[in-house]
Amino acid sequence: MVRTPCCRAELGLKKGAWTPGEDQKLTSYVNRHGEGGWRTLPEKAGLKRCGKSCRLRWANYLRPDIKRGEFTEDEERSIISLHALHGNKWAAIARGLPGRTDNEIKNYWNTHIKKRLIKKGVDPLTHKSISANLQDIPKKQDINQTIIMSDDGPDHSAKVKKSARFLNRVANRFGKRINQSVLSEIIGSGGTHTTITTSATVDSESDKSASSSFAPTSNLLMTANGNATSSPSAFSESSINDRLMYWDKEYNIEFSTFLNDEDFMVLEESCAENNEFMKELTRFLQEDETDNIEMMPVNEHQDSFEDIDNYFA
DNA sequence: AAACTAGTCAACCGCTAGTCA
DNA sequence: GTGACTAGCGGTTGACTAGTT
Repeated sequence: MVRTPCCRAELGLKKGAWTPGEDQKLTSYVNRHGEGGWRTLPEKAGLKRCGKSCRLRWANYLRPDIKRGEFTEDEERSIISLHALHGNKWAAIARGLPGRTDNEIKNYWNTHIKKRLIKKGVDPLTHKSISANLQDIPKKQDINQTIIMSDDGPDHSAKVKKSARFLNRVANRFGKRINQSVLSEIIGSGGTHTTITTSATVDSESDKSASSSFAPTSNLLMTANGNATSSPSAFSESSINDRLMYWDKEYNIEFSTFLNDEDFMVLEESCAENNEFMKELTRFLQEDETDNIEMMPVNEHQDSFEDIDNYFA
């Protein structure tokens, strides 16, 4: 199917900034006939604009219920908390702020809030603090597997590399399918002496998109701060709270089920999918056992697979 | 005063989902 | 089931402005 372009230059349609006269025509037409029928509206209203342009002008500027001017502190707080919940879903955020448009909020986020959060040491994508390690992310040619270690010697280094390789496999396999922060939290932290930064190969395109998008990527970064319990758990009343799904006994690396409130919301939206994800992750871990990494699959652990199913059901 | 730079934001573009004939 | 069309969304662009050199 070949789609006819919305705004064809050869039709003499105007682009760029709207004049007061055009605004007047559009406003009076919509006031008389109501919103909708944007495709035919320009002709009926006597405008040399495409319908899409008219809809946008109305929605973002001319609508009478639009609140203009500076964002208040309350509004800013709302944007931040809604962004933590929805990510870059500007329309969803705008629904929580009457009188503000998605475009306005998006611009305000990109020009004000984002910078302020970075200044405060908060990652605007994940809303978590930016650790010193993350500020020092290696160049892409070096990040396929990078291990930042404490001075525990070469033996420990080799052990950690094995686990990092495993984590890297998980990242490669699952990173594109679920929210990155969710995946990071599911897999959890490393041992108390080890900080692992592991990633799937990142090409230039995903580099670019990662800078402006909350979308899941195959680039998984895990920082082991040895303080997994600092993550607020949305499952505090759950009987399986604080349990470990996997435990790399030899290297004392834990793969935990800690989730924070935001992640819980994400999971809540797609429980079935995540249930499947957990099953697949378990199979994947079992396969990995053949690589001599001592893992305890969930169905052999004291936490039964059923528990995990119930968890996400 | 002129040139340059950085910030802001309205508008555009490409894409997708939903609806209807 | 298919194609045409509409509405809406998120990312990007570019014109404008203010500040700096």
